[in-house]
Amino acid sequence: MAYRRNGAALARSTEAPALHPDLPLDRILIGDCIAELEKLPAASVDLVFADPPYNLQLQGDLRRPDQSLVDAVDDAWDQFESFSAYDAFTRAWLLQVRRVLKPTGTLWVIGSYHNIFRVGSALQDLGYWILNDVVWRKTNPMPNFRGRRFTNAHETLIWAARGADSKGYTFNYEALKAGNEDLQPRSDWLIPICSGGERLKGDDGKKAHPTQKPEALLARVLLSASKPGDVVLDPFFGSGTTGAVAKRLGRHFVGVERDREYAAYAKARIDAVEPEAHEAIVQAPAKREAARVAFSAVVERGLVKPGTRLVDDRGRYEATVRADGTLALGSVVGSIHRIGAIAQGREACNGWTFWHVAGPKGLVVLDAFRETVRAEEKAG
Amino acid sequence: MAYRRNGAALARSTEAPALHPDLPLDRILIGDCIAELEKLPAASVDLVFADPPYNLQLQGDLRRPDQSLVDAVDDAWDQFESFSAYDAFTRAWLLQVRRVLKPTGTLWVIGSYHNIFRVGSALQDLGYWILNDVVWRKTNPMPNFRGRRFTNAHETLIWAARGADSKGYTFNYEALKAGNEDLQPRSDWLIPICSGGERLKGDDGKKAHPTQKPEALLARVLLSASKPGDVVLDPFFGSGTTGAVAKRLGRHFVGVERDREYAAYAKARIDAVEPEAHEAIVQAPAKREAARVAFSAVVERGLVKPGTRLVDDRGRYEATVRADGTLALGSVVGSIHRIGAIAQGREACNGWTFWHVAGPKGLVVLDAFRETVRAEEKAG
DNA sequence: CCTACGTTTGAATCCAGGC
DNA sequence: GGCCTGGATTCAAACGTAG
Repeated sequence: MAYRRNGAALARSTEAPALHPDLPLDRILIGDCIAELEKLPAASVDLVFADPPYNLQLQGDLRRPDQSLVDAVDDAWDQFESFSAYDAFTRAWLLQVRRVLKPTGTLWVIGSYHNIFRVGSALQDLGYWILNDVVWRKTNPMPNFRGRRFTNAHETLIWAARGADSKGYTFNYEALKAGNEDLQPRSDWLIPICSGGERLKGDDGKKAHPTQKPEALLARVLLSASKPGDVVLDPFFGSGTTGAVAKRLGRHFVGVERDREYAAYAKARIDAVEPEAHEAIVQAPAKREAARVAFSAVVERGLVKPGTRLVDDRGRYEATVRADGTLALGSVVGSIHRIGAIAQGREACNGWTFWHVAGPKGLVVLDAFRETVRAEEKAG
Repeated sequence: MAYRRNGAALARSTEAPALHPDLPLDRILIGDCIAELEKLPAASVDLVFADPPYNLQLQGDLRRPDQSLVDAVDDAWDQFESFSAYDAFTRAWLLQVRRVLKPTGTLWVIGSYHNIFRVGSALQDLGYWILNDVVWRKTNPMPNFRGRRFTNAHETLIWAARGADSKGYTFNYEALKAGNEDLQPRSDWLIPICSGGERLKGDDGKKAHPTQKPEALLARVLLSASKPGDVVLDPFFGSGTTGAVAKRLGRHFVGVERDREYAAYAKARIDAVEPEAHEAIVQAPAKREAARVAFSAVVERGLVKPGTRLVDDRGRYEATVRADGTLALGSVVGSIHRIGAIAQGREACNGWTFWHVAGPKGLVVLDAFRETVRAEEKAG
C-alpha cells in the first residue's frame, strides 16, 4: 500500500537519511493502531515513541480505589483474563512496531506500574533488547490524597533495540553530555508535567486529552535517540505531542490515532508549530563519527618523520616511527595502538593520545597531527 | 515443622504484635529459598523484603577508559537458562511468600530492568496488588564507560499487598511526612550505593558479597512499612543487610540464604549490631537533593529558545543556543562552559554567569533562568 | 594535625567497520 | 557471517600516601 508523500516537510539534515517512498510522512492515520501499522512498509522507521493505554479494568480500579470496587475484582480468574487480554493487545502492537523499525531503529514506551511490567515482559519475550529503563521524575505530581501510599511521582520509559544483536542505533551521547553540565546523561529525568498554556483545552475549557505528555519529555527522547530528518512513529498519537516536537526539531512523524477528535486537536496543534532554525538542530558531529586517519598518512605528509622517537607523557616508554607508519619497540613492530598496549603490558591503548613527539616547546601529542591531516582533507 | 524460639530478641513495641510460635525468629535459615519458605507457618510474617537474582546477561568483559577491568556479577546463582526458567523460579518463591504473609502483610522486591518486568508481571499474575513502584536513585552509580547508553543510575522496587482486597497494611505516613520536611513521601528515593566502611570485606580485602544493599535503603523500607516488633522475612538474605537494619530498628527478622559463606558474614555482622534506643526509632530525615540544573533543562522548558544568541556582559563574544542545550560558536559545539572557555581562550569558564540573553530591559544572565528551574523543582 | 592528589571501585545486558 | 583491529570511553566517594 502506497501513500502520497506530503512534500511540505523535507528533511533538512545534511545527512539526508533514506526515506522510504511508501511512508505517509507527517500525517496522522486515523484508525485502529494495529491495522494501520500493518499497512506501513517494513524496516522504514527510525524511532518509535509509544504511550499505550492502560487496561480498562485496571484504570477503573485506579480511579476509584474504594474498597467495594476492589472487592469486585477479587477474582483471580477474572484478573488473569483482563491481564491476558492486555498482554495479547500489547504483543500485537509490539510485533508490528518491530516489523516497521529499521535494523538500527529503537523503541520508547512509557507507562506506570499498572502496565509497564506487562509491556517490559512482552518486549523481552518478542526479542527486543532493552537498552535502558528511564525514570521520568515529575516536579509537580498529583499528591496522594488519602496518605496510604507514596505519592506517585514518576513514570517509567523503556528504551529498546530490535534485538540483542542490534548495532548502530542513534544515541547522541556527546550532545547530551554537553547539555548536562558536561556530565554523562543519567537514567533519571526531572521534568514537569504538562500544564498551563501547553495543555490543550477544548471549547469547554476542559483538557482535550486526559494524558497529554509534556513536550519537554518528547524533546529529550527525540534529541537523545534520533537525528534530524529521521522518521518518528507514534502508534498512540493522542494529542500529538510527538508530532509537534518532531516538527519543531526537524524530524518527520507518522501518527496513528483511533479517535477522530483527538486527531483533529493534534492536527491543528501541529499545524501551528514553527520549526526551529536549521542551525539550532543540525547534528553536531560526534568524535566517533570523525573521518578516520591512518598514522601512515601523518608520516607520508612529513608531519612526523621516520626515525622520530615517541614517548608517553611521563617519559616512561619510548618507541621509534618507521616509514610505513608502524612503530618499533625494540624488535617488536606494530601499530601505534598495539605498541602502546605492549609497552604498558595492557590489552589495549589509544596510540593517538598515548604517544608524543618531543618538540621545542615540550611534548606534542600525536592527536594534534591527526587534527592537522583532518583539517587539510577538509580544505582540500 | 516447628522452630525453637530465640528468646534473645524480644519485641520492644508497646503494640506487642502477635508473634507466631513456630517462627524461627532472628535466625538465618541455610538452604534453598523455596524449600525453607515451605517450612514456615502460613500468615505469620508482617513484611517481606526480597532481593532476588537479577538474571544479568553479560556478554564479554567490560573495561573502564583506563583499561581496568570491571568486577562483574558473574556468579552462578545469577545465571538462568532462559526467561521462562527465570519466570518459573520467580513464581515459585512469590507463591511461597504470599502464603507466609499475614493478610495485612506487604512485599517489597528490588530489581533492575533485567528482571523487574518479569517480577512485576508475575506478581500481578499471582494476585498480588501493587501499591507503588519506587525508584532508588543512586547518588553515585557506576558510569556508562562506552557512552552508548544512559548511565544506569537507578533500581526499581515494587511494593505490593497480598491482594486487591488487602486491608490494614502498615504505612507510616505521618512519620514519613514529618521526616520529609512536612512533604508527602514520594516514589523516588535518593540514596548512595553501599560503599566505604559499611561494605563487608573478606580477609583478602575484597567485597564479601557482590550486591550488598545500603542500610539506608532497608531502613527506609522498614520505617515506611513495618512497626517495631514486626517480623521481616528476607528470602535472599545475602550479606544480611535486612537483618542488620531490622535488629537496629527493633524488628524481628527471618533470613533464608543458600550460601554458607554469605550466611556466616551476615551472622557476624548482625551480632555486632547495637539496637537503637526505643525512642530513637523514628524516620531519619530525607537527604536533601542536590539542586544541580542542566542547561538542557532550561531549553527544554522553553525559558531560552533554540536559536537565541548569547553574549557576554560586554558584548565581546557571541554564541547560539541549540535545541539540545549545547552552544554553537562558529562550527564548534559544546556545553555553555566549554564554549565560554573557548571563546575567551581560557581553560575553564562558568557558563551560567558568563553568558547573557539580550532582553527588552537589557542583558539577563543565564543564572537567572537556572534559578527559575530550581524554583519550579522546589515547588513540586 | 590538615590538605592535596592519586588510586580504586561500583547489579553493566557498554563498538563499529573492514576484510 | 566471523574475525581482526582501530581507537573511543567515566563519576562520585572512599581511601592511601605525600608533604
